[in-house]
Amino acid sequence: MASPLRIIEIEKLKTACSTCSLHELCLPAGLSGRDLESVDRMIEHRRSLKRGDFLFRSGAELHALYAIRSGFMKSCVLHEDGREQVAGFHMTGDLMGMDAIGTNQHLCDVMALEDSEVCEIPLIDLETLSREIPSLQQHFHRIMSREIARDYGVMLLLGSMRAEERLAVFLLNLSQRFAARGYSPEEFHLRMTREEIGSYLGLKLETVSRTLSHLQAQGWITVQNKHLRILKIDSLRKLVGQHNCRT
Amino acid sequence: MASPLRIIEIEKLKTACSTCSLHELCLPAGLSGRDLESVDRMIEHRRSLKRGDFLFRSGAELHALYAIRSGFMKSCVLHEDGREQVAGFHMTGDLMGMDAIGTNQHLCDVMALEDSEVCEIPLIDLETLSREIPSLQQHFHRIMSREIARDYGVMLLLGSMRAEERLAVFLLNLSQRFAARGYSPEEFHLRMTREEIGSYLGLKLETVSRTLSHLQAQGWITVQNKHLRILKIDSLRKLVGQHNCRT
DNA sequence: AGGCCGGCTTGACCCAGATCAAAATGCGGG
DNA sequence: CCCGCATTTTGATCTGGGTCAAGCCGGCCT
Repeated sequence: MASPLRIIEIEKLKTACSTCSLHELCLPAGLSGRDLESVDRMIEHRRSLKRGDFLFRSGAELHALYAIRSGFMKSCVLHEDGREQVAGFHMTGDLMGMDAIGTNQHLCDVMALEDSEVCEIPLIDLETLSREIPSLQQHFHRIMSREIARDYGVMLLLGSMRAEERLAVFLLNLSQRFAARGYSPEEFHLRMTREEIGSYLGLKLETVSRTLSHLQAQGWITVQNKHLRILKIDSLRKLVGQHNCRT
Repeated sequence: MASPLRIIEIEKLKTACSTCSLHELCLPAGLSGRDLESVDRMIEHRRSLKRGDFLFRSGAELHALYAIRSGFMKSCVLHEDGREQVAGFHMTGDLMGMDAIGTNQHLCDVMALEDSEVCEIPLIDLETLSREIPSLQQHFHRIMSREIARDYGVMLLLGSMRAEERLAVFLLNLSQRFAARGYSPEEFHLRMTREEIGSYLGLKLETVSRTLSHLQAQGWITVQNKHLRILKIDSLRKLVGQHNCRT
């Protein structure tokens, strides 16, 4: 093959997990040395997405799993009649596409909410490699399991919390995830619209807006457009822990 | 070890996947011959549960995954304040406990809704064996993935469907799962209370009762206590496909 | 610099489903 | 077979959040 080697090298370097600041958060967490290099080799492509681009659409065949290297994305489940429900927001280090392994078809749309880059992880390679590297295997299982656990949390939220609690849970969750990535837990940028928040939380956008205003009136947060600051994180936490709501 | 060999043999026989009528539905689906025997050996114990018994409680350490050999169970996520949300109903062949792999702690309670038997699958052994048997590995990943996919469906239901649709989805899902197990898809026994149905669907028990009555008045189903019969499955399906509801 | 357009806020009103209440039914245990 | 309790049904009323509507804001394009 007379391919331009140097370019390939550069491409590899750019996508190398071993030089990626996320590798403790992402799939190769806990690996090092030769194992980390093996994971490196598995990731052949990186994809850049502009805001509004789809990473994949519902119904598309599963080619690979995707890890977010930078950016912010949402996934939406579609109802046949056109209704859509945001199933999750994804940030740096998150792994996406696991819902498709069962059927080999994606069952949600994933869209970039800001310019993003993702690493493509061919499922075949991941499965082969995790047969060789037990700690990779374990970690992959843990990631899938955590997705299930997260989903249970969302069910609890959608099934039995009132609007204010839902918002509080949502903000606390974002805060905690930003913190885990080294950003401020009390001040951040909401990358999604009120409508997308509402869809995720099972509320209308007007309710999201009203509820944010109300939390602000309490002095617990400030919101200005997409800029959010948490002033009293304990009050938010207390709100969530309370059973002031439909039993 | 001077252990009573014969009893162990009998025990093994009883739990053997190779003689279990479920093995096409359960974890060893698609395996045969030596591989199936390997899975057999992995399952050391079977546990019997009476109605009302817990298989495990939230917070308990993960010992094993569990496959239902017979019976019917529910899993509940708990909110710190005591609220609980039914996260799923499980029947023959279903695998449970996957939510705990991430943290090594169960995060839901699983309770038998009728006398049940489960096969214990030590996670360690499953991981070891799936390194050796690629098709087992693949199948395990597919099972976890399908759990994620199921959860997305529940989110869609909880986030954007009206009461009548939720019930219809619920009944159609049960129907389809009974059919897959060789039971009648149009006539079955509801093993859970109205309250448990309500909790799963994000509704109050009164609403469940009223909505069932209403579906009956339409002539689409009959309900008498826990005995349910679907009369017009197409009408139910149409109901679900419709967008007569909160956008 | 101005205008447009998508996103956000706020108000007024409404309704699906929650809540409260009471009666009916079924079922397990003695 | 009967008692007592849990579950279910049904009715009446209430309310959180949905719906509709109007106006506002801010960023982007020309």
